Amino acid sequence: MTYPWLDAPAAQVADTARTLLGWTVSAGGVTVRLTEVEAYAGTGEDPASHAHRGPTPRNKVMFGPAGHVYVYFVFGMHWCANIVCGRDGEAAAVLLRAGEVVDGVETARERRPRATDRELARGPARLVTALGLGREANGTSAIDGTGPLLLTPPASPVDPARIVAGPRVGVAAAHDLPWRFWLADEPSVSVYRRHTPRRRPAPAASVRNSPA
DNA sequence: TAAGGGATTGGA
DNA sequence: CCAATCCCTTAT
Repeated sequence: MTYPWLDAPAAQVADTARTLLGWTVSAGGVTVRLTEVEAYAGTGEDPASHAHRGPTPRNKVMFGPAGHVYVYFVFGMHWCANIVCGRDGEAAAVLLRAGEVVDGVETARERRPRATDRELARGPARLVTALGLGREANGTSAIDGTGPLLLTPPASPVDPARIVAGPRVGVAAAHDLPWRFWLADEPSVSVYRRHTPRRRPAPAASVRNSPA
């Protein structure tokens, strides 16, 4: 299976992200209908993108074929998943930010026991947890059935009038770029949070107390 | 080799 | 609001 719009030039990754709304992703016995996504461009085009400064061991999957899964690890504990977009060699990707669990709800509840149903996949790391994914999904295909994740077209197309755009969540750069897309009136869409700069650790006492 | 910081989340 | 927690990136 292949979807031409996934392979569209990286410059159109925002359109690709919008197209993904309403599609479902299935893994580990759970199916999620995507209600919120974010677009990230490739090298040199988007300071918030992991691929901004060129290929590295972490982001190399982004430079590979469209339709593959780019999984990354953040804050020492969370995994998040993207669908790679663009032509081969380009490095655009769409972050799967949130969705509604439409099948396998009981399995998702087991994976996130403390979550209410609307919060099972409300957030990129929550979504990955609900699907039972992790590092092993990195670099696998989401469109040919060979990997743990399978991307499937929506039963009924999304009404474009329901798509809302705004700034991406938690990014330190390119605040002004409205590359987060979500469906209006969906309870599974996550709450906007601005990037919070990390507090510096307190200076060592020996340094702080040394005479000036 | 060391240090800084992060496309987040859950709990005060 | 803040801590958790570790991997990757960048700079010595």
